[in-house]
Amino acid sequence: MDLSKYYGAAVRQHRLLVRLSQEELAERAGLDRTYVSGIERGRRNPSLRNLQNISEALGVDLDVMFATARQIALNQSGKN
Amino acid sequence: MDLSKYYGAAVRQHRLLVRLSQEELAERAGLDRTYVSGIERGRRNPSLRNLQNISEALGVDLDVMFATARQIALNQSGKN
DNA sequence: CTGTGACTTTAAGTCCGTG
DNA sequence: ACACGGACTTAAAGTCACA
Repeated sequence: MDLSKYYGAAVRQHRLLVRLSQEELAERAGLDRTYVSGIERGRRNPSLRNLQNISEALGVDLDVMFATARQIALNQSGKN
Repeated sequence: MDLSKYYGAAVRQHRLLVRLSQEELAERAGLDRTYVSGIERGRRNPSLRNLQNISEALGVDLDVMFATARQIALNQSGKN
C-alpha cells in the first residue's frame, strides 16, 4: 500500500481547508514550494521532521493527518 | 518540540506490549537492528516509508502510533 | 499558482563491531 | 537483548529552470 500517496492527499485536503497555497504552506513549514508539491503528489518520502513541520504549518496534529490519510485510502477502495 | 523522542517512546511502548525484541521488530519491518534501536532512543529521523513499515510490524496504525506519542509527550510535561 | 525532471548536498539507513 | 560507535552505501533533502 502506497501510503505517501494518501498522505499527500491528506496534506492537500487540510491545506485547502485552511485556504493556503502550496507556496504559503511551504513558507510556513520552512520548505521549498516544489518539495511540498512533490509530497502532495506522493512522489516524495518525507522524514518525520518534515511531516511534523507540515503538520504544524497546517495547525493539525500528526495523528489527525494520518487518520485523514486512512479515511482517504478507505474511500478510494470503497469507490462510492 | 522533539517529536522523534516521543515517537521512539511510542514505538517502544507498543513493541513491549506485543512482546517483541528490537531484533524481532527490525526483522519484521525489514530494517537493521541498530536502526530500530536508534529510533527508540530518538536519535533517528525516519522516513514515512519506515514509519509505515514499523507500524505494520507492530500491528498498529500510524495515526494510533502518533496519538500514543502525543499522550506520552503530554504526560511528560504534566509530570504527575 | 502548480507540476515536473534533473540535479547536488545532506542525512538516512546498513553492516561491521564493542561492552 | 540492548546501547553505542565507525565506515560505508543509498535515498531523502533541498534547489532550479521551465512548462
